[in-house]
Amino acid sequence: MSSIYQVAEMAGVSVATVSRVINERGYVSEKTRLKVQEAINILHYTPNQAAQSLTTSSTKLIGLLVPDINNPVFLEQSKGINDYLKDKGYILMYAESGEDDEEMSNMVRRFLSNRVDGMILCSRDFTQFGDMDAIIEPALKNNVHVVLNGYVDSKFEIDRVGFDNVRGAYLATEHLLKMGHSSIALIAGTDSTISEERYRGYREAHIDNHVSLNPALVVKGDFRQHSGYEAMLKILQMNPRPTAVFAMNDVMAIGAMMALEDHKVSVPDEIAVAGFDDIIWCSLIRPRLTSVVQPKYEIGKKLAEFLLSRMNDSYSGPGRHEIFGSRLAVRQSTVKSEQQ
Amino acid sequence: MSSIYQVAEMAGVSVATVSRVINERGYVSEKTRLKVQEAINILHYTPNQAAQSLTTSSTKLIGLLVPDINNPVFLEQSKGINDYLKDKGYILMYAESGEDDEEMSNMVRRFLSNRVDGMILCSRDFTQFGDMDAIIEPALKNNVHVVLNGYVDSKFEIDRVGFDNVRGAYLATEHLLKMGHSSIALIAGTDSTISEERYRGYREAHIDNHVSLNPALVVKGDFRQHSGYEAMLKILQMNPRPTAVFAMNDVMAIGAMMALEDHKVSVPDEIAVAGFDDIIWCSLIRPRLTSVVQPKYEIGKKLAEFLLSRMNDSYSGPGRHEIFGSRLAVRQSTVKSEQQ
DNA sequence: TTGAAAGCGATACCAC
DNA sequence: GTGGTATCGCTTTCAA
Repeated sequence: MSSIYQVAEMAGVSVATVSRVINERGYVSEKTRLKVQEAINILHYTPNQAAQSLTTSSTKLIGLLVPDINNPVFLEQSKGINDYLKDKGYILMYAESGEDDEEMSNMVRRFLSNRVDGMILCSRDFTQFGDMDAIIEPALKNNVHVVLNGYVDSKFEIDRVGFDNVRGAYLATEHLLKMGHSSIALIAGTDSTISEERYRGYREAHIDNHVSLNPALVVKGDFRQHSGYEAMLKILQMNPRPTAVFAMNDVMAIGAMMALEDHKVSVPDEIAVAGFDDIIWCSLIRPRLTSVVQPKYEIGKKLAEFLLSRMNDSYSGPGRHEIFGSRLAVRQSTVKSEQQ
Repeated sequence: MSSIYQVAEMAGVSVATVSRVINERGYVSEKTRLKVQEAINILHYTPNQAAQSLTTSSTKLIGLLVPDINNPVFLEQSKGINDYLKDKGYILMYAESGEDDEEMSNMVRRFLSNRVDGMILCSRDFTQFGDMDAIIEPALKNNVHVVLNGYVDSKFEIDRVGFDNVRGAYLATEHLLKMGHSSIALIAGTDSTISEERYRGYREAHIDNHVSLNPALVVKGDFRQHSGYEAMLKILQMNPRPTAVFAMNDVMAIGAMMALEDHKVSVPDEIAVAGFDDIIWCSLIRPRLTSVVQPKYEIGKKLAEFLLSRMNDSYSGPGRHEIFGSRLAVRQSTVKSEQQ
């Protein structure tokens, strides 16, 4: 593979000049520029990224850490990130934390060792990392910018983009209450900030609508499909049986619906189901799943935007914090046919 | 970020020695090894990939090109690839060709400019690239190994892993014929090798079962969901109306099922539907979709395995060609309740 | 068993 | 405008 030296030789100039035309920096006469350009074409020359990285200490790599690759939420979000970054020449390095705090630290270290230019960390709960700042600090110190999806206290000026989980859960719960349900089971996720927030919405909707809260209706899952299935099994045992279920995310809601199907319980007639995230599966499953719409793609884009603006120094002020709003997509899983 | 020099200095040895302990190559006394190791730990040192790449001319990057990121088939396949490669320190660079031949060439070039160590190219039809060898050659010449998912003639010794599309389509068609359908519409994909093969299976099943083939029953789609929807609309207009539909992939089959739902045509009672690929959506949708099972994850793994064995020279013989076999997953979309 | 030094391919400062 | 050259962080002979 040809190097800058061969281009220089062929064009009869120095490597410095070739470098200038490649990077469109500094003065180069039109005539030499053409000569160099031609040599580049003939040799099919493309700069060696590794060599460039070494001198510029920029790799054009972005680390992206997500909790669960199998959850379509993160896929969608990644698309937003990737679409924004790829034209700018950045490439993504994917990693999965599996919601495990040790794994998270490992991956961040690995990003650092790969000398990523920046990283985007997504977590359902940053507080679990005890001292998140300790993880972030080495990155920031080495001029590796970090943006977070989710919330965490930090002494650093760090950008975050989040989603109004409280409001989202509120909307879903309120909707169920308005549909006449007064006993709404909750399939919760793992202990985490996100679960707390979604629980708060569930709780506040009850309070505002003067419906008493029953702790016995809360069943814990782990945000994955199977746990939704299991949780629903427990809910079916309850006496009296709830007439509605709100799951803290869609994949659990779908697991729950499968359990209902297996037990021949009709949705929404016997039990109404609502989820959270509005993943593509909501429209695939029958009945279609009512869900809180999270603008995943836009969140991804915003994360990328924040990061890029930090990396190219077009912004260097205090930590920004963007919260995307919620909306509920009402579908068949919560609306009885006679109510439609 | 600390460099090898700082480690060397701290440990009181030369950089060469540090390099030896990092790479576990050459002789190092246990005593010095320990000293160096300690310095590494204290400094949280990790080798700079870019610098390593520059000397070793290996980037630990693998280029992966897929036709359509939105199709779960490729997601699943990528997982197989990634799982196999990540422990070995390789990272994937994803690119999407959108089934566009120009884009494909671009991406391959970009891989080259990023000096990937190897690349995995997936396409539904390599023949469209006119001279595929012209694309592969620069890669191979620069010691960048290439493996293909799919078939193409090549003068190079190149590894490929494929799937028995003819057999798969045969199984699905045969199943529909056996279920008593004699008029089976076909939703085809874009003109491509894969479409041809799947058509051949459809055709052969008809011949072997002495059912005449009707070209009017073939409607062309583009492998994407919407085209399946549109195709089904056309099929519904046919007179007489077919009693079964075989779509060349699942996302089109699902699009077709949505059209049927919108027009209140019951599946499988009025029209039976079968797809191809066995993506996760098949079990989500109701009725569950009968589909040809393609071992996507295993195919991905095999691709990675082939590539790795070439890269580390553990294999350098003639081009290998592995074809995975088919099996049909029969589900509700093709079996009437009274037949179950 | 260890160290000195050349070289990988680019960038950027300093002369001219 | 253009060229010479130190430098980035590492690997790898070659000597010692």
